[in-house]
Amino acid sequence: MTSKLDSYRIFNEVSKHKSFSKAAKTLYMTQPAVSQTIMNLEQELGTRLFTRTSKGVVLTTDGQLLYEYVSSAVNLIEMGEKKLSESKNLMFGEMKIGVGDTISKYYLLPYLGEFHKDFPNVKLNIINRTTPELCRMLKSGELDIAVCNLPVKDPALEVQECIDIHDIFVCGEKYKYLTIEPRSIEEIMQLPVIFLESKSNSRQYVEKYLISKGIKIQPEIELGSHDLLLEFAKFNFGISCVIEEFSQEYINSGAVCKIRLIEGIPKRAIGFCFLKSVPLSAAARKFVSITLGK
Amino acid sequence: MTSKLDSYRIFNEVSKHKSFSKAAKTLYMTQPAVSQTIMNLEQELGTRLFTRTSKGVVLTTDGQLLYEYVSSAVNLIEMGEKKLSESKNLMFGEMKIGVGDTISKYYLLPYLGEFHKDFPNVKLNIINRTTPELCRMLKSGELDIAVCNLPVKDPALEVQECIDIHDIFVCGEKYKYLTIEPRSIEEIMQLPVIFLESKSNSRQYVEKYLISKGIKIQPEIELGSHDLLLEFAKFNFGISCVIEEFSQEYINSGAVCKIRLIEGIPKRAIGFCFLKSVPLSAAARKFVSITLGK
DNA sequence: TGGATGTCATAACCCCACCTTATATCATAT
DNA sequence: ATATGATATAAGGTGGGGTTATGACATCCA
Repeated sequence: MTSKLDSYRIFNEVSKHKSFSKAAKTLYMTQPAVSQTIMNLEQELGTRLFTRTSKGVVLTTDGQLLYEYVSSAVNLIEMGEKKLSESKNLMFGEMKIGVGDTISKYYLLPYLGEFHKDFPNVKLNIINRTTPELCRMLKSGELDIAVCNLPVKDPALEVQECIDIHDIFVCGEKYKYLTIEPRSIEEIMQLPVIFLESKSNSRQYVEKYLISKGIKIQPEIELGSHDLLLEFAKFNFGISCVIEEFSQEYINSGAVCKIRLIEGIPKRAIGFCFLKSVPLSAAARKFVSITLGK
Repeated sequence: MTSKLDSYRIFNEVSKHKSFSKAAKTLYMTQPAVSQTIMNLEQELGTRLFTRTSKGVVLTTDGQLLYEYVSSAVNLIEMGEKKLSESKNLMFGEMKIGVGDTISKYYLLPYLGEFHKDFPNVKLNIINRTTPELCRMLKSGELDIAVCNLPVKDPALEVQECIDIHDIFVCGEKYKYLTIEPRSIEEIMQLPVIFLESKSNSRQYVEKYLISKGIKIQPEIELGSHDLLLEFAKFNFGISCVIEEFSQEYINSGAVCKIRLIEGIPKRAIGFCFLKSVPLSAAARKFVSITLGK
């Protein structure tokens, strides 16, 4: 590319108006400036672009050739700027949101639904990864925002807690006797226990806590989703370690029962994470406000 | 359009290389300049376009949106410049050539053929108009070059004579006796004469000359093309006023005979005309040199 | 662990490209 | 003739966009 792109904007305007002075007006500059710019452009390209007449200018053959390309290019840029501003008004665009856990999806889903209802033209791109992976993706710009299991200690990331979650044990009818009075975790561990698969974040959190207490777990069963934990507990396969907040339906209906602990597993939280250095995109900002606003 | 187009060229390069410093190299500028330009652009557009990382930059969601448009636009401009330079090498392009007379076509045709053979990718656009109309079109930039009946006295136009032409009278077998010795025009005018239709340039030229000599013509027949003039003379419909240079075939084969005049009609010329102020396009220059070069 | 190397950001400065004003010139219309 | 409106030209000032120099980090590798 040989010339200043700016001169093409001027070239485009002159071509549209077939006049230096008219183009100058719409460009908020003076006619001599336009005149010079075009002369420079002609010199750089080594060809005459306009034929000057007493009532304006006319594109030469070369000028016409160039104009076909330039007008499209300028239109494209204008289109891009328009789309960008539309995206700022959430009339358009995309949001890449990372989600820490399959579990988080159960929590997030209604908010995502609401967001999508309000801004149907913003495409949602939901990516499921582990928390450290999400942090990496945030920092590398692959995500607009992430919903992670806290704590996240990365200094480059801003964290906005949005909900506390509690790891609890639940059981079905068969083990209901456990719920009469608080139990110790050691006691529970003697029984058949059901955990998420070991690579999951929640499993690791609980496991780490228990190890710090000197307790090693030997799950009877390992499952891949939070839903299954509840189902298996309900049908008395054992004691499931679940997140209280995501199990309300099962607990309220009596399908499973929460086992009170003498010393509960410390609560943790999930929250929004995003880069400190980058302002949130309009879409992400709106989504956060929708989620936290209720 | 809110921003300087130039910054989009830089934006494009940065996006391609995912790096300020690499883009700076290919743009032959320094990294801080790129850095500033992008920052200005981000500020003007009111959105972050890149996420900075320790090993370069990554487009944000907004940046990606914009890049789709900008990259196409920049490519279009580059394409346009390429086409333009190709057109300078006559590998591509278009030439709008005005031709003064249907007759001129017979003279020009072989040269046009040769030009087209040498530069098949240059589209030829041939426009037939009267000489004054061609001059107007030249001055208004609608033509690259014109082949006109001379003289053309317009001060804005450059004229390049290319061939003299002579208006002569020819006849067929029946009137062959006229060719034995030179005749006066008055004598010829007593016989049935055949001219081009009165709106044609050639007809007007001859008619004006004859009127200046006090001779008024009353054509027996008026025809629309030079070819027909020859055919009608050949079959003895009368004496045709034709251009000697375009009638060589008929004369050489004896199909028609030239009538020598005591005082011939002054020669006139045809020539290339083009705007003094505008350098000839590469194609037109080449075509002129092909035509005159032989 | 501690350079070495790479990234981008920041600050200060500087210069020329570009724009402005003023004027000329020409063509056309009134 | 005069007025109007087009582009061209000349001269001059200024600010934007570049430069250099430096800083702050991250990553890599020995």
